[in-house]
Amino acid sequence: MQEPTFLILTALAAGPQHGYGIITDAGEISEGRVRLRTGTLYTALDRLRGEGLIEVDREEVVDTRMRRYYRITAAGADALAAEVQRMRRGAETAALRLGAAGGLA
Amino acid sequence: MQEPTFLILTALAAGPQHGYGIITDAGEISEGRVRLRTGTLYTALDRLRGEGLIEVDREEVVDTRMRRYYRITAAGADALAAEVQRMRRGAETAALRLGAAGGLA
DNA sequence: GTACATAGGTAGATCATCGACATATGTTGA
DNA sequence: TCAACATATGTCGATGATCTACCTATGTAC
Repeated sequence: MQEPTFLILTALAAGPQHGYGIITDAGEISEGRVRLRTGTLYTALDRLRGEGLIEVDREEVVDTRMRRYYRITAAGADALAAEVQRMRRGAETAALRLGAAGGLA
Repeated sequence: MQEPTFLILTALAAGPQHGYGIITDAGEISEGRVRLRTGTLYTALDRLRGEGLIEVDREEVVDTRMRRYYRITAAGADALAAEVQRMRRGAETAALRLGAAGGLA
């Protein structure tokens, strides 16, 4: 799972959101580091829908502007939880090895 | 940074290793989950060398078989440490959001 | 003598992301 | 008034990292 995908799922883990909201949320989650591109976002949303990790929650029209809300599925939450485990273990292992090498150098 | 790249840098963080050794090490680091392909490994090693994150440590000939050892550079260790921070924070944020959503459902 | 482990590598395909563009409305400021 | 920016959705072609499949070569196990 790459970072944009991770940020999209994490954004939706807090509750349903529409595309543009995901972009701003992903910026906050990554502490301003990542600005999701619309090309990345909307193709990723289609892909994740196809994989069953997210689904359309509802569609609203606010001031003539359409908003399509997405929500994370149980499968999506499982995939994200698995990714969290992978990241935690990977980070620990890498930190240990970096620390050992730095400590001996 | 994608997982194969992360595994290669983490494998080298413990000390210099040759290509085949990185493959077996990456398998252990990922707890058997990831088996690096040679196509991925050797193109990634070339790329990482070009980026200055790793460099050739030495070349040995053991029983007529060539072994090329790679080592992580200071820039590579910095990049890996930054990735570790990113993973830790990302995992925490995602876990919080998953936990909050699950707890309220 | 066949299969597997060790050791290196290339070439083409796939797939996610990126960059640029397109469309439309509301708001802010010169 | 009009230019720039925020909101909101999307497409298309290029890039880049990985994957699949293939190749060479030796040593060991069955």
